[in-house]
Amino acid sequence: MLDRKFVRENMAEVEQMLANRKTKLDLAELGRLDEQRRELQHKVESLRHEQKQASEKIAQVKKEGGDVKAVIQSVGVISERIKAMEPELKQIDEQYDALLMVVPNMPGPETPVGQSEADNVELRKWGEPRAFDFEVKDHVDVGEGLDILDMPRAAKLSGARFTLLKGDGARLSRALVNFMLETHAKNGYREIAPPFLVNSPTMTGTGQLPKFAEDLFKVDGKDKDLWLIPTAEVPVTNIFRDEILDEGDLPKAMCAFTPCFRSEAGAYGKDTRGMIRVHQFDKVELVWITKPDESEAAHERLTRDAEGILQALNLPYRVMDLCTADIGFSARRCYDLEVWLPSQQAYREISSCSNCWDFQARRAGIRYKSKGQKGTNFAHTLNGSGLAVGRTFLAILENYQNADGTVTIPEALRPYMGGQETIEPPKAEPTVI
RNA sequence: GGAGAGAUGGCAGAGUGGUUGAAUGCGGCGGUCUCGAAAACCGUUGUACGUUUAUAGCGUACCGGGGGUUCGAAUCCCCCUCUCUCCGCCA
Repeated sequence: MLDRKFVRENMAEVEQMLANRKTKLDLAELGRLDEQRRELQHKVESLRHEQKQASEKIAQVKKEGGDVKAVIQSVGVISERIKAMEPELKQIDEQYDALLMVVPNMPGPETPVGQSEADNVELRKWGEPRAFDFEVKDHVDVGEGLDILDMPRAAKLSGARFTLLKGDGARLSRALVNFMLETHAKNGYREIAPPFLVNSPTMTGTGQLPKFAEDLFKVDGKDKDLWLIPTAEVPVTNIFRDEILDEGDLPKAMCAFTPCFRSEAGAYGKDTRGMIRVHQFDKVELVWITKPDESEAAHERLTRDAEGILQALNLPYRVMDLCTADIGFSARRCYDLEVWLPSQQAYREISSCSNCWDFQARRAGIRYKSKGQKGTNFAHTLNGSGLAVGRTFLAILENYQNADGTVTIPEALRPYMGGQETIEPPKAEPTVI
């Protein structure tokens, strides 16, 4: 959420931002409502002031044993007027808030202005894509060949866009999670195990609601409605919702492993094969809460920490600086990490590292207080995948596949796989007796 | 699921419907004292919105959340949420 005052005083800038983001919105209406709201609020408040003073007088006169009938009657008129105005004020207030809540964040001056994802800027590239001397298979063929990935049965269980990992596949996925969490812990991140179902205020705090409800899965309970998290960013960032932190408590660096649930509405026909785009995937997320003057450094740090995982796994990738047309709703600046996929001969997103500035903090009421300073400040929030486990898994199957159909396990993961070095087709099932 | 208790400022804890943004204690901050510290003593101590050049003043709101009664609600009524205790169920 943008600051009301900022919007009021910088309409042209906000207008330009919306154009850069290719977002259409009725800003004039927002301005009108804001003006109406202030005008009406002023009227109501001065009436309340009158009423308050008269009420105090009643108390005083009554105490002295005087007759208060006439005064009460005259105050009653004021009260009636206030009551008549209140619903309108409330309505305007709600309308204004509803509009402000769907205004995206202002990209920073460093964020490239662009027309589409084609205008994203490559910042750096790491690793050399491997030269294969055989025909590469995609992760589905590799995984199903080893019987560690079973898309048809996933579809039987749940439908399209679900995965079923088996044997060493499930194990490799678990090893990835452990490897990532252990690495981040070493780098100073505090591990969080949050709820996977959250309420609406939580979804609103990070910006998923109200605008992107159709991207989410909702759980209709008997007496409570909850949403499945699309990323751990949601519960972890909201840990400090409506709290005033001490300056000394910042920055906070947290990591969390969770499954993520996304409806992928509007992605029909996109990445339909395999586990690239699915309704449920695992992810290890990095979240920072910082003071304003720390967030840019934290953004670089967070991105490097995510890159560290790819480097440790020796997966080639590049870092993209997302342009205004491609950057997320809550982000001021965003770096995407894209991993090399041999089957597609392309780099594909595996992490998205965003500096949300004070945008989420304002929505969620995440503030901090400095010593000797009056008032509070909004913190800055950042998040990034470190990494998407499903996509890391498939990147390993593709980049580490061998001509005989087996997959070499990256060295960094071997300690988490009992020293195992390759994934081979399963041996015979154990006998019962 | 059944029965009961509760939710007040950073914490603890008062609060007969009328100068209550809210006693008191602790904590925090500033000061006196001290070579320094502790103790003691004195002072101070929330958030948001509006107005304003102003983190000054002034105004309004906020005692879990939302409605209602009233000239006036932390205090009375209704609904919701959460916490705690006991019973039942359960990984």
